[in-house]
Amino acid sequence: MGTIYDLAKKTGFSITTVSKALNNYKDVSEKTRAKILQAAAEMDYLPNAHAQSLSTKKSWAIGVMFSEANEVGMKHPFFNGIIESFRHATEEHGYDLIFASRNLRNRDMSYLEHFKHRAVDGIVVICSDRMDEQVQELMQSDIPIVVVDMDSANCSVVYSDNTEGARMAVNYLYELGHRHIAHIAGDSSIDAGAARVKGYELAMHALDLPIQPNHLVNAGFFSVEEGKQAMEKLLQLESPPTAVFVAGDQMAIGAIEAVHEHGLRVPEDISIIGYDDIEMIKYITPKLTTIRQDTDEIGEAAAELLIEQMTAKERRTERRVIPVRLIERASCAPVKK
Amino acid sequence: MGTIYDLAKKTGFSITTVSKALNNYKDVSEKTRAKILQAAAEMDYLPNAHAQSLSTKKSWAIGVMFSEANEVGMKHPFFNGIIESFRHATEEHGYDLIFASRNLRNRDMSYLEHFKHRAVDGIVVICSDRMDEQVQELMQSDIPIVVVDMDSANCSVVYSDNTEGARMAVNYLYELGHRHIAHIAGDSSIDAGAARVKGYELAMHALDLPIQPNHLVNAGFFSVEEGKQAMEKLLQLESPPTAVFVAGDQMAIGAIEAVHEHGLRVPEDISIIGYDDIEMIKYITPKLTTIRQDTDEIGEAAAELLIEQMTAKERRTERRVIPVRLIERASCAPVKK
DNA sequence: CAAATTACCGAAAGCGCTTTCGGGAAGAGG
DNA sequence: CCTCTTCCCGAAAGCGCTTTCGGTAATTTG
Repeated sequence: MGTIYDLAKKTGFSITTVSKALNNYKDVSEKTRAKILQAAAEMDYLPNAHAQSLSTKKSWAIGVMFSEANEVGMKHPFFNGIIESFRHATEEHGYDLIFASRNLRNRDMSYLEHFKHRAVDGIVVICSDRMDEQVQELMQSDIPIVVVDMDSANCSVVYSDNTEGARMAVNYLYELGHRHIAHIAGDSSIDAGAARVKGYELAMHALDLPIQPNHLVNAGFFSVEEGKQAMEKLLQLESPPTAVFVAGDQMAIGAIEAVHEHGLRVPEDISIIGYDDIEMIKYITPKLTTIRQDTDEIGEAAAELLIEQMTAKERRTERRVIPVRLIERASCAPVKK
Repeated sequence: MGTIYDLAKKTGFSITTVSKALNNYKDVSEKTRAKILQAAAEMDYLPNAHAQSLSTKKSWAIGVMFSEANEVGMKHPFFNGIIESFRHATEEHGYDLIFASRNLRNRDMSYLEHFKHRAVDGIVVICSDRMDEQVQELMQSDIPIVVVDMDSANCSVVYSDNTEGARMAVNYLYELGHRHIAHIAGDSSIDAGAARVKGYELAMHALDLPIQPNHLVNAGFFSVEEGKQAMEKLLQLESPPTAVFVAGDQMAIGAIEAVHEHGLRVPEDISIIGYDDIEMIKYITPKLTTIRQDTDEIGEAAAELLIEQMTAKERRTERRVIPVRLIERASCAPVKK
């Protein structure tokens, strides 16, 4: 491959001139630039990124901290859509993504430390656990950062309009004639969970519908199993709801399972609406009606907010709320008389 | 954060000694090492990875080339399990993963070029398209590499035992009494697709079952839609099969849809067995019986093969075939009399 | 034609770290 | 007491690149 020195020797110019030619400085004549570029092509020269970063203090790398909960990582059916879109968006600007290990040659260190070590230009955190110490540490650092699916006053964030989404879900069920609408909620320690609860409450209130305390059940951390258990609680009630808004698609899948196991049908006996619009719900029975979060747009927005900071080389804090939309499929029906 | 120079100044030793203390050289006394380490902790010093790489010619980074087909990327339901496991395994050895863009400051370049530019220690390619030029280029380079889900004579590879898996599927259906077993296949340009066809043929032959030509249908590139279309062809036949082995779970989902749309039932009217065991098939109706590929083990094996090469700093070529296993669920039943 | 620009190029320092090699001090051996 | 090791430490070169600052040669200006 060769270095800039080889190129200098080969062309007879100094390394200074070579470097300048390569970087489009204007104080090098067209003729010599051409020679140098051609020589570079011939020996297929590539600049060494480490040397460049060392000297320019810019690494063209973005550190990503990804949800570690439940060992899912990149298998997370919602987050992986976001990171994919984020990747595309940043790629176009020439940035690479680096997934850091928290292990530096046997000494373990935090994400922040690792990112500093790698001298990334910015950080994206896609993770819903705001209590995570590592996340906190990242948010308090002075490296450009964007946080997805979480709110925060002192760094740039992007998330979808969760309260509005919850509202849409409730209103939709209302229009189908439902008056006993339950909510299987995500834990309030997670922003998205809390916001959807709030949206549910607001909507119910606006519709003048009372919220029965046992119709609002916390199902924890969005897993299928937790959704199933929550639904079982609802089904055991004396006056079970006729419809339920579930705060996540995976939980909704569990909920449907529970309904089926009780010998009831969705949506004939009970309507269910989910949240997220993950891939698989198009293939379950019945196809799940849900509130879609636009992962593409979330990823792009996150990229935009981060790139802005990285080029300005300063931390900023902007909030971007992405609209959601109801996807009507087959898991909701008009209430039975 | 500070550099090694600051540490030297602070402790009064030379940068040489500081560096040695940090790197556990034995020609520095315990006393001075302790002083230096403490000072480092106080100013929470972190070595600059770029400087280190520049000087040691080791970057502790692995370049990953991920399937780009169909714009799925990290959303790929099978590959993302592999990369996740690979990530865990390499992390423990101190390596970071870097997802390279093919765009270097507006000049676009190949993956190989980008990886050379970044001076990665090794490369993992998780991609099933062996005809991809970029993949070819990577395989021919001299950087340590491991390829997943593809075979090759001149670089380390890991994939699951596809022919054996196909065989297991066919035998299973046979034991259920089926004699008219069709195969919805993946394209032969993809190794996994070809191997499964081969396994299907071998098994049929061993069982003395004739293969009706129109019972072997190429469904292309493993999508739901293609699986659906393939199944429709089978259903239109004069003598449709009683069971079908589908080369991928997503295609199997499509196949089931087709069956349902024809007013038939799975498995009562027709048995279907898939391949992969992706997450979602536990939640569809009926739950899909399938051949499970062990993504955890594939990822770990890939990590192992790559790390070996990287520490030896030389390319090697080893093949690792991971066993598969039949997961019995609800989409297959004994043949109707 | 002298003076003032302009165009082009290179020396050198610096980015933060590793590693070879040599040298002084202290201890061991005779 | 002298020599030979052993133990610690530091000078310096090098990794590959960028960028400032001058300096010459060519060109323009009056």
